[in-house]
Amino acid sequence: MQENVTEALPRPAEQGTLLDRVRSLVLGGEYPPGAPLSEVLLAEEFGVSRTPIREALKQLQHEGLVEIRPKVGTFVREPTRREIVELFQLKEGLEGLAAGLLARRGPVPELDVLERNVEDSVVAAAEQDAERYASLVHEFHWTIIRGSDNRKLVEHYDRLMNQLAYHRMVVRTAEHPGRIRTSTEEHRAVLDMIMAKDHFGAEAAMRNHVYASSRELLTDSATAHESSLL
Amino acid sequence: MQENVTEALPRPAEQGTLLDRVRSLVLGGEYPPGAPLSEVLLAEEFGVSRTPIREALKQLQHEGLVEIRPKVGTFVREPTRREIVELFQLKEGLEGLAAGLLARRGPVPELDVLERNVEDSVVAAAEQDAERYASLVHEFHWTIIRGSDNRKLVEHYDRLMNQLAYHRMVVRTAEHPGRIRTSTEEHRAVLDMIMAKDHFGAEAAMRNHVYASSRELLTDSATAHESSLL
DNA sequence: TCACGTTCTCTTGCATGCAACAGAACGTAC
DNA sequence: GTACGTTCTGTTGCATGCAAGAGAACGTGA
Repeated sequence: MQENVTEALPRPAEQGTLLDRVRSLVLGGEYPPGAPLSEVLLAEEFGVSRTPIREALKQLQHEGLVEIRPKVGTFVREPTRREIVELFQLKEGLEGLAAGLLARRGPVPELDVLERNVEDSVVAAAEQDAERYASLVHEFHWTIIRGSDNRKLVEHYDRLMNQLAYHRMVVRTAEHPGRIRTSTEEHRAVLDMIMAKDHFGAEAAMRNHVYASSRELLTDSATAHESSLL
Repeated sequence: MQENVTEALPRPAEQGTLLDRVRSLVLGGEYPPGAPLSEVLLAEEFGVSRTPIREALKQLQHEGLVEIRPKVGTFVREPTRREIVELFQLKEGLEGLAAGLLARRGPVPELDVLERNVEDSVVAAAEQDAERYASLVHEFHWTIIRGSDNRKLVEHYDRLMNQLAYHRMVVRTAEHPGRIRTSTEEHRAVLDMIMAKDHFGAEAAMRNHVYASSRELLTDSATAHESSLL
C-alpha cells in the first residue's frame, strides 16, 4: 500500500541527487511524522553505504525536515503549529517581495505565463477541476518567485516550502469552492498590479493574497486535525 | 602569521560545534576567496578525522560559503556582485518584515533595548567611536530580527547574513561620518514607528533604512575593490 | 619553441569496522 | 505489584582504507 503510492507517482524521487531522493522520500509522506529513519535501512534501500545517507540526513536536519537524536536515531520531524504560522509569515514576506521585484522589471515572459495562468484558472475553477486548479496555483506562485529574478530569494523560498510541504496541506484550498473564486480574483489583482508596474501595489496585493490563503489553511487544519498540529 | 591571527583573537572558533568552528574559520578571512580547504589539513587542524570535516564542509556548501568541486577540492566561495545585490534585497525584505512584526507586538523588552541602543548610538557617533558604533548597529538590527518573535525568520536571516558577512563589509559604514548621522536618524525613525505600533510605517522605515545602507555599501565596494566584487 | 601524450600526485567519494551510548527488556528483591 | 539494578540490542559517531578521477608535471617528438 505504502509502496504503491511511490509506484503510482511518476517517480520524481528516482531522479536527481541522493539528497533529493531522500528528501522526496520524507516529503512523500510514506514515513509519518515521528517515524524513524534508520541509516542502515535507507542505505540498503538506495543501494549505497551509510556514509552518503548520513550526509543527506544531516542536510535534511538543517533544512528542518528530520530530527537527529544523537546515539538514538533519526526521525521525521513534525513542525509545530507555531512553526507553521512563522513559515506562513515568511512566505507572505518573500512572495510579496518577489511580486514587487517582478513588477519593477520590464515586460518579461513571466507576464505572459501569468496571464495565461489566470485565464486557465478561471476555466479550471468553472469546471471544478480541483487538481488542475491546484497545479495552476502552484505555477502562479512559483512563476512570481522566479520572476523576481533573484536566485537567493528562490533558494530561501524553496527551503521554506519544503518545510511547509508536509502533509500535502498545499492542495487543500482546492476543496473549497468559495475560496477558489476569491483566490482567483486575488491572483487577478496581483497580476493587474504587476502589469501596471505598480510594485508597491503588487507587493500589497500579493501579501494580502498569501495572508488570506494561509489563514484559510491554518483555520482548516486547526479544525481538521487539530491534534497533529497543535 | 596566519596562525598568529587565530591566536590573537578571543578564539570564538574554539567554542561550539565543529560546524560552527569551521564556519568561523571560513568567515574569519584567514582563507581568502578561492583558497582551497583540504579535508585532511582541516582534519589535522581540528584533531578529528576526515568524516566529520566532510559533513561540515558539505553543510557550508549548502549555506553557500564554500564550493566543492568533485574530485578536485573544496574552496572558499566568493559571492558574485549579483549575489550580493540579491542578498541585500532579501535583507531588506526580511528586516522590514521583522520590524512590522515587532511593531504589532505589545510592549516588549526589546523596545527598551532599542531605545537605549539609539541613545548610545548618538553618543558613539559624537565621540567618533567607530567600533562601538558598528557594534550598536549590529545590535539594533539583530534586536529587531529577534524581536519579530519568529524563529524561522531568525534562521533565514542568519543564513543570509553569513553569506553577506564576507570581507567584513559590515563595518564599513562606520568610516563615513555623514552616513553615520543619517543612519542614526533612520534608526530613530524606525524605532518611533515601532513604538507607535505603526507596523506599516515601521516596515517602510526599516526597508528604507536597509536600502539606503546597502546602496552605500554597494557603491562603496564597487569603487573600492571593484575587481574582487564585479 | 610548441604540441601532445603519459605519468604521477593530490584530491574527494564511498565502504567498512569498531566503539560509545541510549533506551528497552528483563530479571530480582522486596 | 512495584521499584530497581543489570543485561542486551539497536542506533549513531567517527576513524580508516581503498578506489576513482582531475589536473599538474613531465618528457618526447617535431
